[in-house]
Amino acid sequence: MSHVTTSARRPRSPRGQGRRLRDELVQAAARLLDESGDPDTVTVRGVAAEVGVAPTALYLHFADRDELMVAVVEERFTEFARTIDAADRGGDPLEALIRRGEAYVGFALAHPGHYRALFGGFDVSDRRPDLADRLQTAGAPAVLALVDAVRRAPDAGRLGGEDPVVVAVALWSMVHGYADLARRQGCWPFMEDIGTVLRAHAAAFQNLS
Amino acid sequence: MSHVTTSARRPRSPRGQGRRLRDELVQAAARLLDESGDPDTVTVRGVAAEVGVAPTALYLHFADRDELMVAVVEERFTEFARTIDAADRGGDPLEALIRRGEAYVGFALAHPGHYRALFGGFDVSDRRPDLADRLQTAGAPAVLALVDAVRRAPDAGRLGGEDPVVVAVALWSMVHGYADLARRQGCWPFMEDIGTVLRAHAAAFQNLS
DNA sequence: GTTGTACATGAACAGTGTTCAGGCAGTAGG
DNA sequence: CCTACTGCCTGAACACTGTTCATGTACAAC
Repeated sequence: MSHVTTSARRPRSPRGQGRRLRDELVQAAARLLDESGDPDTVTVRGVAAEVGVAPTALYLHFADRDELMVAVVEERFTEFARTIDAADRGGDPLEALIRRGEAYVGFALAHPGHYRALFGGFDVSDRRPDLADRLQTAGAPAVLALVDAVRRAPDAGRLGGEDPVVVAVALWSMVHGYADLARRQGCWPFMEDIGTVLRAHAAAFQNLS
Repeated sequence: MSHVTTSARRPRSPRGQGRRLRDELVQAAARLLDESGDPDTVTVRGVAAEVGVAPTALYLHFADRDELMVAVVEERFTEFARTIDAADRGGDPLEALIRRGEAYVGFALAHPGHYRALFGGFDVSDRRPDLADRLQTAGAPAVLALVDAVRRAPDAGRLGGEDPVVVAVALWSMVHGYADLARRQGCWPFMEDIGTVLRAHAAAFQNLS
């Protein structure tokens, strides 16, 4: 696949700089993930070849392929949260929520590989509670930021009973589900763009106040 | 693993009954998919062993592993649609929509393997437009039934602008996203149950009329 | 220098999807 | 009856995957 032109053999790192390889592996994995769009296609041998190192060198810094992927997720989650937050700078709180949703889906469609690694859940939960914990703590800030944005909306209380968490879960489910369904547009041709969908709901909400 | 106890070698089918093996393979694949909950773990060798046949015998009836999975999806989609429709027998249209959503998520959580095969989209779209077409035509009735249920709701027009398709996409995205996020509960502990989420939205909708 | 160890490699194992040549058995034509 | 055909199925093998183990290499300290 993609015939990764086994880049020139990387020069050996000096004594204390072993962690450099770790970073290069994470970056290479993230790059391949972004190119392919499918976490399953980013392979140990592919990542190693991209860095210019033997496949086994990966196991000096990661116990598993899973652990490498979790490292990638931890790194990409910060950029994901930054992208969402950048779309929500003040203004009408309800409109800000919509812009957050558009940015959310925009990220998911622009970087499907990264998004699927973040929220696609490559089933690491079984037998690896440590990795599941790392995934949760990595993603928590992004989720909490959404709950906060909901809480700032004046009509939040009326949008979904009393609990802003319920509203946040509803919106999160909607954008995540939309992003996941829209990924393969060929299958479901009648998907409107997410802005239309969100604005329709927002219109319903605004009629409430 | 599951150590599939290579069942006794299946007796050879008589002359014209070759299609029997095809059906047995689909059923075995569906069974393994339901047990594991992960489409990736249903393997050609595993399915063949479950039926009691050599792995290569599968290629007499399916060009790919993908084609086998599509056959499973086509079969399970009918039961999925039947489950959803069974939850929507008359009554208040809005409450019927909520019951459809609960049944949707119920199916997804009760049979995660089947659900993921149906809507998880095991990335068959590239290079195989024929399989993508079969997936779309298999799933279309279920989607159209949802659009119809939305259209029957008296306030549908006000729920999402004028287009019931927009409302359907919003609800579909929400239940699909919820089902996908709730699958790994360990990661996101604060997911309310889908009934609460849907009813919160329904309350907002009912306030409109 | 010698030695120790951090950094890295090559060969190999079990698993995956898939291909290909071959064989077995029952049925149709002579 | 008997030959030959063909539908049903198998075994060995290839390329790929994640992972382990024994090996090696080169730098840094003593």
